[in-house]
Amino acid sequence: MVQTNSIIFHFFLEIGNTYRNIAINMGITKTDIFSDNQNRLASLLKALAHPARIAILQRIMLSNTCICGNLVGELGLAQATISQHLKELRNAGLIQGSIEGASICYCINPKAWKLLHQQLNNFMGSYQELNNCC
Amino acid sequence: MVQTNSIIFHFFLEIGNTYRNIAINMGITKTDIFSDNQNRLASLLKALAHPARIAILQRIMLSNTCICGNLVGELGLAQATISQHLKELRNAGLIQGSIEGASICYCINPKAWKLLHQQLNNFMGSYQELNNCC
DNA sequence: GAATACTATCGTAATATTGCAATAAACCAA
DNA sequence: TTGGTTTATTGCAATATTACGATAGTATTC
Repeated sequence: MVQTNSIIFHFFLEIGNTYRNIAINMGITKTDIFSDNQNRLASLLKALAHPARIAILQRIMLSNTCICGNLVGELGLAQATISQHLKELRNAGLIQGSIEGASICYCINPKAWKLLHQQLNNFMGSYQELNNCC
Repeated sequence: MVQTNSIIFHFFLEIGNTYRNIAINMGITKTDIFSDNQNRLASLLKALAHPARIAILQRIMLSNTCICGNLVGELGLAQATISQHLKELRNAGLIQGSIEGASICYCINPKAWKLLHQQLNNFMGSYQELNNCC
């Protein structure tokens, strides 16, 4: 068993008649041990990694303009849920919204989209098949 | 407020002196309202969407051969955690392992990788910038 | 056989995500 | 100003994910 050199804080808790090992940061992703690029790419992919958000993005791209609100009628999700997914895409920087009267229009953020496309091509393309392998 | 046409099962629970609305499928992704392609792509992206798994894949691609076990020493994660991440990549079909003596060697699954690369290019590339938009 | 190395699995703790109703906020129209 | 439309936020319930220690299983080596 190789020992890792990460620093984790633990404490011990007596429950009944046994001690239980408790790590402070359990359940939270350890971003500090990865590079900024790895964390950023993972974060953007996480924003994409939901069928509703993929459907939303496809819908925006297909219509080729801003989308104002029609989303709620088309997907089978509650308005609150769609608003939440839009918020995640907005926070990731993948879409941007502009106020249009009573409604808000969303469209792709061109810069972020191109950058992600490049990064993905770079990542996926860094594999070249060889046959000296399993 | 537009009414969605999805079917959700609810029941009401009396707690204290108030009723609380309980949805049966709370917390679970509604895959049934999306296409297979959308669900599959989301699922694959989910497998990629963690810095540790990106790091693992980069490590495999960089070395250009199978990777047997050295991963545990290099990333700052416990062995059990890395094994869990490898399992997710395996379940997604992105990597494949072969037994090599006492250790197991992992490498990219060429077919799955190429297909995902294509699908991603297709998805990301379906956006073309226009200026009649926000 | 005993000790060592490598991996997977189980159990557990904690956080994150998903989804919805209810409500609030902001705008438009009559 | 009142009512209707659209979006965001809050609060909550339930599931999913992340991480680790402990343990078990398998192969190698002595």
